[in-house]
Amino acid sequence: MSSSASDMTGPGDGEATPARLRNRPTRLLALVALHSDRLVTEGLAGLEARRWHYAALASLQEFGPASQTELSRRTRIHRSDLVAVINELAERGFVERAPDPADRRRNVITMTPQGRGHLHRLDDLLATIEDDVLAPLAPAERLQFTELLTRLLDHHGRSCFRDA
Amino acid sequence: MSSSASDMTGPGDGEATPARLRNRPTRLLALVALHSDRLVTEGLAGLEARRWHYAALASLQEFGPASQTELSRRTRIHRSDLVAVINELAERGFVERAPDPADRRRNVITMTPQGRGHLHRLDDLLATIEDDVLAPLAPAERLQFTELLTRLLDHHGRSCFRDA
DNA sequence: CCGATCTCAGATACACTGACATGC
DNA sequence: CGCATGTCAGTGTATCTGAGATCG
Repeated sequence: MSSSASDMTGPGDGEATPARLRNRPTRLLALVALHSDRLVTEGLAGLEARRWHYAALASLQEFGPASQTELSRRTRIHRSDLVAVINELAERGFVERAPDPADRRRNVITMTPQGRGHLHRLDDLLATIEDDVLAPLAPAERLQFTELLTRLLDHHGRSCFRDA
Repeated sequence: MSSSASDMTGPGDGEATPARLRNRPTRLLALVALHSDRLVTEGLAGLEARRWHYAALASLQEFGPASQTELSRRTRIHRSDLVAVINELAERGFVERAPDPADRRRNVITMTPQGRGHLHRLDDLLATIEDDVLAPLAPAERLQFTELLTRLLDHHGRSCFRDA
């Protein structure tokens, strides 16, 4: 890249000038995530869903019914925002919101069979999108990429919020 | 958690139920990037800067003066948003915005010496933050992580926008 | 008149904050 | 009373769209 470091009129400067924008991991991460998020958001929009819908439904299937606070903890969706998400999912019959008899402050959110069907469609769609996002990586590299991301998330996840 | 896979009332269901939320690369990517972005944004705020400020200044140093459209192309900052970024940087004397004599539709954005100083501070700060973000990874893993991200960005970058 | 450039206003999604009512 | 829960309203950020103005 850097041909002659003595060119003071051009882009170069006195010090070592690495290609910052292309090598900063935080920036690479932001750009790749942006692109990935865009594909996911667009794909989900085709099924009139959003990322939060998927997170809520997937969490319900994995860990079963939960109160909204519990769901919020599991999905990283803020309590406030979860309200609207549950509203939208309940309106379409994908989840049921019922008061908890044991603690009437709480609602118990339960996924319906229609919700399972919807989640299944979302899962298929996301698998396709994932395949597109990771297209340039070989299978072993995809695994390693995922593993590295998991390690990063685990490390930082424990410091700011609880496990997902 | 999942004790017996034959429990139909709990989280399990008929099909294979991998831990979707924890294994979807797109979600891992989004969460890790969210955390990274948060650290970067908070760090930069301490110097009254934003990520776009850094991107604009770094691009100016790497590739030299440019019109706003050209800068927009290089930094991925939308033309509309770049206006405010340049306003803020120019207000503090970090860049100069001058009409291009050759084409008076354009402005030529040039980094000032103060801009270089500011960029240098931002660079130091970002190096520290990067080190924090990648803390759980060994040096070789950091390189590989960056390399994988670069490959992903290159692959998708060519399809939607030009090289940075 | 068409097109590129810059600028501004608005829209959307995500994430967070604060306040409030209710029930434990 | 304090505390947890769900709800609502509002803030801020990042990104994109669309319209207008100017210049080539």
